[in-house]
Amino acid sequence: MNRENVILTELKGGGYRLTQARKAIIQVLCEARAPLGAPDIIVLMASIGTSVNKTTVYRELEFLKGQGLVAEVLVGDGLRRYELMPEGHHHHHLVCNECSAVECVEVESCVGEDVRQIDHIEKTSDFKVTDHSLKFFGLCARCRL
Amino acid sequence: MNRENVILTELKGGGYRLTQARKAIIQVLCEARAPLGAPDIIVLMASIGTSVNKTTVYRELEFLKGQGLVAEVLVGDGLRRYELMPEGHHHHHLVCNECSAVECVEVESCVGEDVRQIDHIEKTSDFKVTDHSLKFFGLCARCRL
DNA sequence: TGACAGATGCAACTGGGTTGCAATATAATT
DNA sequence: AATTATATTGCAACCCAGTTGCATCTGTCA
Repeated sequence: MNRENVILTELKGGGYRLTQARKAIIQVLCEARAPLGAPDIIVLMASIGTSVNKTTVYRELEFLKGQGLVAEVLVGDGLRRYELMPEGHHHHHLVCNECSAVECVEVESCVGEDVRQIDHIEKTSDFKVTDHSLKFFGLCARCRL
Repeated sequence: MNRENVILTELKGGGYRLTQARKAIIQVLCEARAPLGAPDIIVLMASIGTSVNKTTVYRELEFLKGQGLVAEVLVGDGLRRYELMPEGHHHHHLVCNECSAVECVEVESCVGEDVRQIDHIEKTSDFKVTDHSLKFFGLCARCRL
């Protein structure tokens, strides 16, 4: 069973309805190769035959995030992007300074996973670290041409 | 000579005017202990006796950023924050999930400075890395009470 | 003091995101 | 198939950070 059906089944089992909008937004997210913003999602949904109001998209994304099925990706340009919750692997993002395109990468050793350093930060800053975000900025292949 | 005067002198030398608004915004940034957003800056400027239009603040921040005197800090909540350009030391930020407060921290070894890993990323992703951003999310001291 | 160019204010606008409420559609039940 | 409960959706108005064009003002220097 593919990811899309796993998600739909999980939602149905949780007592949630499988509406047109929900199925379409999940399909769009499953087919995406990079995190998508709500405006992108609206266009993509329309392109596969399901036009929905933006409110619905925002609420659905919030819902899927709450269900732990989708992750919010904040790149800093003020647009909230979403991707399917990464399964197991810890990954980060590449953000193009020109076109804002976002790609995914995996990094060998990330400070965010170094218990000793996190511990040090928490002690010196009086801050409880629960998560981290590592992003690389630069130019994507297309914008470098 | 303190940082504030160094900046003012540098600007004057560059042929730029030392206006009330400019002096006040620089003062506010110099006195800040953490990155500030434009709305915060407007309030702080008013509190030291210089009320300015928001357009002025946005344009001034853009100007100071262009002069390399101020750095933009993107935390992901859609608000652009600004801090004096860090001198020499490479630092990162702690972002509170509750109140969005931002603090600064220094990290021992950051992937963003590991030439070997950057090289690896550029080769496997066909992306030219020019910068990076590492942020830790969690709860600040106040929100943990 | 006059004048130029840099700097500012105003007002209207953009766009992502939110909210309250009425209307609709899904899925279980009869 | 009709009924029903409520999860879900659409609409319209709204919020707020940030932007833009243009007229006006002001710091600086001659």
